Amino acid sequence: MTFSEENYLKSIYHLTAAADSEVSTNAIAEMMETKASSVTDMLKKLSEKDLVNYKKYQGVSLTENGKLAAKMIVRKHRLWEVFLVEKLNFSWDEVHDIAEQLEHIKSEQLINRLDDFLGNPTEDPHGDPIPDANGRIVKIEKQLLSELNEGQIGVCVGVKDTSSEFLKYLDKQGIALGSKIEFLSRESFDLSVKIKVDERELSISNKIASNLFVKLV
Amino acid sequence: MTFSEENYLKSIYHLTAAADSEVSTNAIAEMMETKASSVTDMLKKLSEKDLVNYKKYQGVSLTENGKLAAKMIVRKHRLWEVFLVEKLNFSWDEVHDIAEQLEHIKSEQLINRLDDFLGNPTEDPHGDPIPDANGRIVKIEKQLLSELNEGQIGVCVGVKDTSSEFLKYLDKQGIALGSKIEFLSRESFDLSVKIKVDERELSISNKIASNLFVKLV
DNA sequence: AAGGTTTTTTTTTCAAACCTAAAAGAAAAC
DNA sequence: GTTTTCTTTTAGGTTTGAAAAAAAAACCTT
Repeated sequence: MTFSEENYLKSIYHLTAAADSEVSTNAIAEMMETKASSVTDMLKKLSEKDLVNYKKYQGVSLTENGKLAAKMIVRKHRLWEVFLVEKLNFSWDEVHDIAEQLEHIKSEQLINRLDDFLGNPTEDPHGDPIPDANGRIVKIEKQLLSELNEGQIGVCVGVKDTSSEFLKYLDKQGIALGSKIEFLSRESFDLSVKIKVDERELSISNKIASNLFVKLV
Repeated sequence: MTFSEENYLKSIYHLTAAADSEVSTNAIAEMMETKASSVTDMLKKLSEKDLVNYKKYQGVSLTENGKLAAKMIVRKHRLWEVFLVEKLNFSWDEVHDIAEQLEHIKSEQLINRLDDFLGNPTEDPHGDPIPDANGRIVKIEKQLLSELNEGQIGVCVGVKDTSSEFLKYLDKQGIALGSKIEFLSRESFDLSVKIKVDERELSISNKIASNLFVKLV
């Protein structure tokens, strides 16, 4: 499997993960920053390898094979991220590009031993779940901070946007995985939200609140 | 830099490392298992990037740039090998292929942090020296077991052949880095050598003895 | 059925790596 | 010092992988 094939699989996986529905050629093209015609080419290739269910004009979905392959790539990506953060002291905003390379290393043994070495973590540094060697994923109960009601209290368990800019912003505000966040009030004018993080009161925009996952306590 | 370019650099480095001389197109072709004409193509490319000194029909050598680049690849390869053996419990005969992939990951920060994480090792699991971040190499005093005289005693500090077959043979015979080896006698008929390894007497062929590095004690 | 959108097909392009065959150069043998 | 042999380069072509522009086809909505 080439890097490109793996990247397509990964994109299709992420696009269909939420809804488990079909995804359009255009949607893939947009995510991969390429042209729809290129996507069609690749879909044919992936279809021949029985990695996607592809019917012309109907969108695509992953086959069981494809889903498993995609999960293994995600598994590798997230395990390497844990390694980079836990063992090599990278911060959570620095690991994506390196993991993007490491996820293509081919060795099942390597990744399973890495998994054990890291203590079989179930989540990566951004709170995303890590599929196990069989592709099983333990989902955690979580919701967006923006969906809380006034007075509710949660613990930060993940981020939706994993861009370096967003993560650095969170660092600056002292918000990290595990932070206790109390939803104080919502400003109806701009939908910004007042929260209390570890005894400090903060006001954050709706955009920020819509990219933070919390678990109610 | 492409994978292929990196692999050529590495090959030229290994071919010239011992003698620090020029290396022929054919020698590279043989090592890379390709045709001489393909090598010529690549040499032109590398020459344009100022990585090799290339004059037609005269053989090639690495420029300072090229030498540094090659050393950085070797550095990565050997550091990853240490990681695989020390942290992930691979044995020394299993690590080559995986390290061959990992050596192409591009991130200086990654490799320097890995270096620190591993405690800045100076040798890989086969006893080969690991260049530091500046390309400096600490050579160790060593000689082939086959060059010893009767009665001399050494400690195994490396292997010349790093093939899986050879390494497995050594495992079977209980010979590892650090083993104390006494040169007992040489059989003139087939040049085989009687040795004593940690109290056990063994007879090994000249081929074996010519692939084991020892340091006199 | 028309018009607009999306998707696919077809044809090109591009780049990297490699190959074969033939020519050129260097080295060795005579 | 010529001839032969070996090595290396050149020239031209193939393969593979990825991508794209333009045109055609299919689909959707009204």
